[in-house]
Parts: sequence; C-alpha cells; structure tokens
Amino acid sequence: MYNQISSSLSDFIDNELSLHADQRKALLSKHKLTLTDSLQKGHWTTNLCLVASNLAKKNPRDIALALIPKLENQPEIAKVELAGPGFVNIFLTREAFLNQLDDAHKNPNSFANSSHASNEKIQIEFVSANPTGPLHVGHGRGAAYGDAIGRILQRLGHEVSREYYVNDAGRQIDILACSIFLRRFECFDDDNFPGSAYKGSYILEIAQGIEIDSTLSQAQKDVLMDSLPSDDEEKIDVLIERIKTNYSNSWLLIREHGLDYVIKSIKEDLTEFKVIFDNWFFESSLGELSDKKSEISMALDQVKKDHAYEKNGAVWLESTKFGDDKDRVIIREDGRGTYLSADLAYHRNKLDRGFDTIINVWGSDHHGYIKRIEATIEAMGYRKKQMKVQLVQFANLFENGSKVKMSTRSGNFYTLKQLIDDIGPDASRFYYLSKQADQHLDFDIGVARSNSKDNLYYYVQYAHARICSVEKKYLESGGTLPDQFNNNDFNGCDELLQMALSAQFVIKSAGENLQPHLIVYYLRDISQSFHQFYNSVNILNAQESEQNNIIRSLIVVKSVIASSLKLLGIEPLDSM
RNA sequence: GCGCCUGUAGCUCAGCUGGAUAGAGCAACGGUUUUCUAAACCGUGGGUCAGGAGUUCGAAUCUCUUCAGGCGCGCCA
Repeated sequence: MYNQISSSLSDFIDNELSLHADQRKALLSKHKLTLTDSLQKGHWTTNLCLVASNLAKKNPRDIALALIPKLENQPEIAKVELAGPGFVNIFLTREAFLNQLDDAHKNPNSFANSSHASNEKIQIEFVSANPTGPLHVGHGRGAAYGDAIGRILQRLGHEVSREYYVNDAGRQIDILACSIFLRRFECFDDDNFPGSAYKGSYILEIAQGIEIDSTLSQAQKDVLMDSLPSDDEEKIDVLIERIKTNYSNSWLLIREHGLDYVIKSIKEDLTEFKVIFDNWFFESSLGELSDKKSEISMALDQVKKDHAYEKNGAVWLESTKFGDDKDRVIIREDGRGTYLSADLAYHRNKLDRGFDTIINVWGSDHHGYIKRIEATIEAMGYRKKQMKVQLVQFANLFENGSKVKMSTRSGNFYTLKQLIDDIGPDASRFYYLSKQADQHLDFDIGVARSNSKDNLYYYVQYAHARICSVEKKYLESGGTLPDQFNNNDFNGCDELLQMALSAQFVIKSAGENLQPHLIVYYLRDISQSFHQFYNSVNILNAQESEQNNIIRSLIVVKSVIASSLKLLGIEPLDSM
C-alpha cells in the first residue's frame, strides 16, 4: 500500500504541480508518507501539501483539493481528509488495511520503499578489545550494539560480515606477557607488583597453567629487578626489555600462551553472549615494517609516495591535506610503526576486500581519532564515506543505586561474564540497547535482576508470553488458529494492528541510522498497547465472530514482538 | 584554548533528516482479580523542552550565542 500511495503522490507532483526541476527534486525528497499514530487520522498521512505550498507558492488547502480526488479514485482508499494545517489523511477500506498485514506477514523481508535501497556488502568491526584480559561490561555494550546492527542490516537485505580486530602486536601484549612472567617466577610480592602490570586473578591462573621447567634463582631475580626506574611506565618497559633479552625462550612461550588463553576466554564470553564473529583479524598478520614485502610496509609505501614527509627523523603523514587537525607520525624516530600505521594498513586491507561500507564501532574516547583515520583513508585513495564510525559510550554499572567500580589494571572489575551469569545474556542485551549508543548509559543490575514492574525487559517478554498463553488456551478449548482476517468483523484490534504495521518502518529507520534503541522503544510501545488491549477484552470468552480477528491480530503482534526481539539478539519467552 | 557530545516531568530517558494537543517508565496518590499469567491495567497530580536571539506558514527539532556538565586533543593504544 505504501508503494502504491507513494507512486500516486509522485505522479501528482509530476503532473499537477508545475514545478522547476530543482523544486520537484526538493519536494520529492522532503515530503513524507507515514503511518498515522492514531486511526482517527486515518491509516496513512502525508505532509505533501504543506511542503509543496512553500515551493509552489500556493495555499496548501488548494493543493490538497487537487490531490484528494486523485487518491479517492483508488478502490483501496475509502476516504481522504484534509486535516490540521494541511495534512492529507488517507483512510483505507478495511479490506485494504488488513491486506497490508497479510502482505507483511507473507514477506517479512520486503520493506516499504525497498526499491530505493540497494543491497550492500557491509562489514562491522566491533568489540576489538585488546586481548590483555577478560571483557568487562563496557565491552559488552559494544558487543550488543555491533551484533544488533548486524542483525538489523541483514534483515534489511544487506550482506553483513562481523569482524574482531585483535591488537596482538603492540606494547599491551608485552605488558601482558611481562605480568604473567613476573607472576610465574614470583618476582614481586603483591604489595610491590609494578603499577603498570596487569594484576587480575586471571594472570595468576595463566601463570600457573604454563609448563616451564626452569626456575629463577634469587640472584637472577635480583639482577632482573636491580635499580628499576621509579616511574611505573618506564619500569615496565625496562622489565620487558630485560626479560626479552635474557629469557627469550620463556618469554616467547609465555607471550603466546597468554595471548591464546585470553583470546580463547574472550571468544567463550562472546559466544555465551550470542555474539559470533565471522572473522578474527590479527594485527600481527599485517607483518613487520622490517619486511619490505609485508602488508604494512606496502600500505605505508603507498601513502609515502605522495602524502608523507620526513621531519625530526620520523615519517609524517600529511593528514592535514585531508581535513585532519595536524599531521601524524606513521614511522617513529626509532623506525618502529605507530598505532596509526597498523590501522592504516588494516583499513586498506578491509577496503580492498570489497565492502561497500565498513562500520567501525569504537569506544567514544576514540572520537578524536575519526578525522585521522578518515584522512588516512583518503590519502590511500579511497572515499571516506565508505567508512562509518559509530561511537559507543561507556556503560556505568549501578547496583542498588551505587556505582560499581571498574578499573582494568588493578584487575578488580565487573566482567561481562559476571553480568551474563547474573542477569542472563538477553536481559543484558536489552538494557545495553535501551539507549542511543553514543550516550552515557546507567545500567542498574538490581533492576535488571528484579521481578518488579520497573523491569522493562520483562514487561516486553510478558506481552509475548501472554499471547502464547492465550493461544495455547484457545487451542485447548478447540479453536483453530485463523490464517486470515474477516473483513467485516470485529475491529477492536485495529489500533494494535496499525502499530504492528509500523514495525517495518521502525526497523528500517533503526538500520539506516544504526540505532537499535529505536526497536527497544518500539517494543515497549507495542507491548503496552497489547497489555491495554488484553485488559480491556476477554479474549477467550469473546463472541465467536469476534474471536477470529482477535486471535489473528494476536498472532500478528506476537510475530512482530518475536522478530523485533530477535533483531536485538534476544529470544522471546513463551512462558514466564 | 580547539574539537566532539549532552542539557526535555522529582528520577532515568524517548521524540531531534521541522509538522497536528510535548511522550514513556519509575517515584507519589487513588482504584481494578468469582473470568484468559496483577511481572498487568485504569485514574490523578507533575513541563519557561537550560537561557536568549534568528530562520519558517509552523521550532524540543535547524542556525547563532550565553550558561552548565562529559569526553578527546602523544613519535600511547
């Protein structure tokens, strides 16, 4: 119906309004055809006449008077009204209204207006936490978000690939290995353990799980720990150097073992969270700068040709030429690469894989990095529009009103796994997605865990479970589930059905704007409408003539709730 | 100092590609169960959409500005 009315409006614009080409274009892009928020305004409404009145310098009412007969001609349209300042409200025949639902049900993936949307190959890179420890609740938000976006975009017909970028090459991993080494050979007692090393209990666990024959004598330990710098950062770097040099075999073993262990545990946590990646991309696979044929060397060579220069012994990317605030070092004075140089090669790799769009889900503390990477992409000859960056703010965790403290280095933090064990993956995902990603989220686990009425997650699930229950009872009493509406019968569900129809537009918008929270709010609204309906009508004791349409409506609502929940990675509950 | 984000009911937030009376949950108060799951529903109270100016037929929404808060500005990752 949307497409049909929409094309009538386009015909009207082309044939009845004498507009210049640019005016016509403006009108086509600015006018809207939307489902109404209440059936008192009909089923569909358009602001076409209001927008056109500006462009055509005509009274909106006059334009409407010309438009209305064109619409009323159509057999599916019962009535057209001019309302408010110039809205045109379209009332469908009951049959046409109900047919829309059958159509939506038959083709859940065919979206209104889908002719304009081309199916793209989209890659989403998310989580990508450094493999130096377990995922914490902040990572969980990115995981829930990226995965939901993936599901929504897939539903809209795109081909989606989920990727985790593993920073397995940098200093962070050296610190991880160093921390494990120090624990394994008991170099420090707890009070003197270096401040920059990782102290979580998992470090001890890894250390104890490694099979190494050798031990360190007290004399060896003394040499290792002799006259260390007092600064925490310098201290750890010196330790790393000494261990690498003097205990290279143990070092390599520990480094590899530690990395494997942490990555494995991250994968396990994500699996439990129902987030499955199609690809794990290792930074180390880009190779070394010292290898002239490595991917990272080739990527750097490419930008060095035209967009880089040497200064103070370092190589600088002329990123200011592409909108960055300042130029950036890509090769340090000492010849090592920077974080940006690896990222540059990584983005080149991604774009060369043929994705139409790559979406980077980053922690919002990286927002200053966006211009830099955009500049890098352009310097390599790609279009920066191919990349979208979606920032995810940290989630503050509360319990009974007080903030749960989190600090990574100290090792004392609330992990994603704890959260999942505590309230389950589905409730976690629901609350993670309940607010726009790039804004602060206060997440109260007390509420999420509770059976009380302020738990929105259960409010939605309860709506679904209630419908399942009614259906079951209806079948037990000898009813059969109807597969179509009776056009002339009970219309008490029509408002509910109108809202069910809007699901496809909500999902479309959630996908286009990368905002899964729109679906959360939609779920809340349709659940509320259902609960209201449920309390106002005795379904199982309704007259037989009414029951067909009621049950049919509930089937539609149930399926809309279930499919919306699934887009968020949440399994609908059949009973509670 | 520069850049990005935020400011909507007592609290937590929707609504922001301009549109019809500004919404929801919680909290407060008062109701609803011989009947399908009361984790529900109904009702009442509660708002200068931070302040100001501008654009527009029309602004919570766009522009400018002031105030308040958060974050980012490394040859860190």
